[in-house]
Amino acid sequence: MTDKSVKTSSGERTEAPRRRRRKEARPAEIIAAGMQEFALRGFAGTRLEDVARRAGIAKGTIYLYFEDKEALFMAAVRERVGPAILEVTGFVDGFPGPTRELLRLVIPVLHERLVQSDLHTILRILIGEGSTFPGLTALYYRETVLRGRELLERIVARGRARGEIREGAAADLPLVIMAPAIMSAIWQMTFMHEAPIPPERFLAAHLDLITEGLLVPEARH
Amino acid sequence: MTDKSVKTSSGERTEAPRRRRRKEARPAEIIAAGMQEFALRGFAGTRLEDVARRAGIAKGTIYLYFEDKEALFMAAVRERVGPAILEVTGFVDGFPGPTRELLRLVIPVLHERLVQSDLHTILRILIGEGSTFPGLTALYYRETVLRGRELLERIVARGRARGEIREGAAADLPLVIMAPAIMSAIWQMTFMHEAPIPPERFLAAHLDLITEGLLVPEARH
DNA sequence: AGTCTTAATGACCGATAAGTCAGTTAAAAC
DNA sequence: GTTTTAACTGACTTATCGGTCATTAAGACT
Repeated sequence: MTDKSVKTSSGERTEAPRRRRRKEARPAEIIAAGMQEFALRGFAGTRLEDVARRAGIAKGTIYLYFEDKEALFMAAVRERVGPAILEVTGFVDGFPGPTRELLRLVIPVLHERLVQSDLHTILRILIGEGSTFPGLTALYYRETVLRGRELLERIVARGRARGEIREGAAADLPLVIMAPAIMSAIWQMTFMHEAPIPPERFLAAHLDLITEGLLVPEARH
Repeated sequence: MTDKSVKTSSGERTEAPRRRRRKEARPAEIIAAGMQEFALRGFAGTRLEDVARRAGIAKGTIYLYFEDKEALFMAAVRERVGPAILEVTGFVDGFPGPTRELLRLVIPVLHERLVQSDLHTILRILIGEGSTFPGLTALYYRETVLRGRELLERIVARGRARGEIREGAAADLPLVIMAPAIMSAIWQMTFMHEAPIPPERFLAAHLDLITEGLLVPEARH
């Protein structure tokens, strides 16, 4: 209606149409817009009206590509989990040096992956709203947490074989190596306004604690 | 209506009334019921209908005691934060022995406080839905996190004065001592169905890592 | 027993947001 | 150029749930 009246009144033929068909690009755009809203408001708090506006489309368009709100969220999750850890695994397998250096290289990457990617948004929604999505926790665990776990176990096994890892309850649960990074992520997400602590401080403390706490004395410096 | 008809038709006088006035006990009962629902479903996912049913009252009764849903939640939070850490602080101030022993006594308590009390429910909601409650993050930080922080700083300062704490980035951020406990709490809340890891394993790894990683060598055994 | 106060009830209201779908129109097909 | 297809739109429908309030009735008092 408005488009027609503009055409008939001004006679311009070069005006861009009010809508464009961009079927191939749409899903990714919607997912990206959705991810931003989910990051701000969590799953339940996100309105599809806002996702649509952010993506520059009408709300009904979302349903051309995703069955419902949850399907959009799951699609966004599937797109983002997975690759984050795999690259690091390859690096670890090819690393020739001492465990201490390996940890000092890997831990910063894990921090970055957790704090700066969408992974922390997903983790946040998982923690807060995971019971709403029966399959999501399993997916996230399988694609992200388990891989991280296996990576850490690989590092510890390697270090044990080289005589660089101290035996003890910490080496028996390599997962705990990640604890300061998890804490950092949660701190940034939740408490940084109350008490800003830069991620770099967490990282420095993390490296210090793990290299001192996990390695045999001869392998610490 | 039904109550009346029962009375007039059967003539029984011993039947319990359909409702009881219990004004003094109600707020606590409603809070307890609310806390259970919040634990299961988070804030947004909790329906006051379910809280009321759990408390054995009508939904409208909740509004006799709490202005709205958020007021109920905040009341529940206020009741539960605060005391959790104070007792531990007193214990630390009076402890005469080495820092290693002190850590081995305090850390298990902090785990328990976090994992088994309602604190982890509140933390969970904070992480997932904290932006819904402008004042809640501040309250939780002030009443719980900050106290825990100060406690850890006190332990580290004490240990430094006794020459038992190793200098380094970890000692400069005592907060990070808590990281494995936070991780344990999140694991129990979020991933225990995918991969059960008992809290005791986290605790053992925690103790091992911190005593090895934070203390000077002479103070480790 | 009757009266009064007020705790408690549950049917109802209205705001909200997910989902629907008839209508519009861009772009492909002919 | 015309016709057909389907991407897109946005007003509308519907279900949900927080909050409301007229009514009921418990319990204290006389």
